[in-house]
Amino acid sequence: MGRQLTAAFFRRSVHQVAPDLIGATLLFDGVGGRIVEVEAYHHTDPAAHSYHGPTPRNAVMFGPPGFAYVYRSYGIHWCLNFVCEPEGSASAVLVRALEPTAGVPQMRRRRGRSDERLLCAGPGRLCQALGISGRHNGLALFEPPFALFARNGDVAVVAGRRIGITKAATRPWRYGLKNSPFLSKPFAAVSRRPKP
DNA sequence: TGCCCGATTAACT
DNA sequence: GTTAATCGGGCAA
Repeated sequence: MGRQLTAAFFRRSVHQVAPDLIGATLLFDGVGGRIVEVEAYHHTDPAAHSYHGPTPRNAVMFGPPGFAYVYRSYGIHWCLNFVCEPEGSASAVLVRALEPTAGVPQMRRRRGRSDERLLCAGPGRLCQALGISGRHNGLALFEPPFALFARNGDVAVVAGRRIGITKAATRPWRYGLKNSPFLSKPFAAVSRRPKP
């Protein structure tokens, strides 16, 4: 586990922050693991919540970088995002999957399921396992209960199209740790000769 | 105001 | 493969 990430890490474009998060460690109250999958949502992106302007729900996205934007998805699940630069632009990175490394028993308890591979494979499962909900919307990522640590050395990062959206779905702004068994879905194989 | 849809998941067939 | 659970935003009226 590398040095702890500060606010400066998030003062960059989502397109830089998102791939840099792969392999980093995310802990919430000491529970969490390695980030293996994220998606970038740029403010110019029709799929971004901020695209149509500020609302009470997405207000945090319009604030400073380095804070958590937590929202309810499909009326049921919670999803965790990291706000990035430039400040006020409302760009963020969605955290989609972790490889559990810390507090696994507690995560199992919260999830009510034992399959370690699925504990944090997907944005809703991840928040359930870490105990993150709307109460934590707007918290800083560089101080407790959050703690983020940079990865050590290089990792194999793959990119692909994002999941579960219909707008701008083909933009390859999903990033993952190559061949990780903890992804919410595998990345499509890179075809040297794509179909016409 | 009412209607539709979504950055999802799990339990079905 | 299909569907229910369930809430907030956007948009039309």
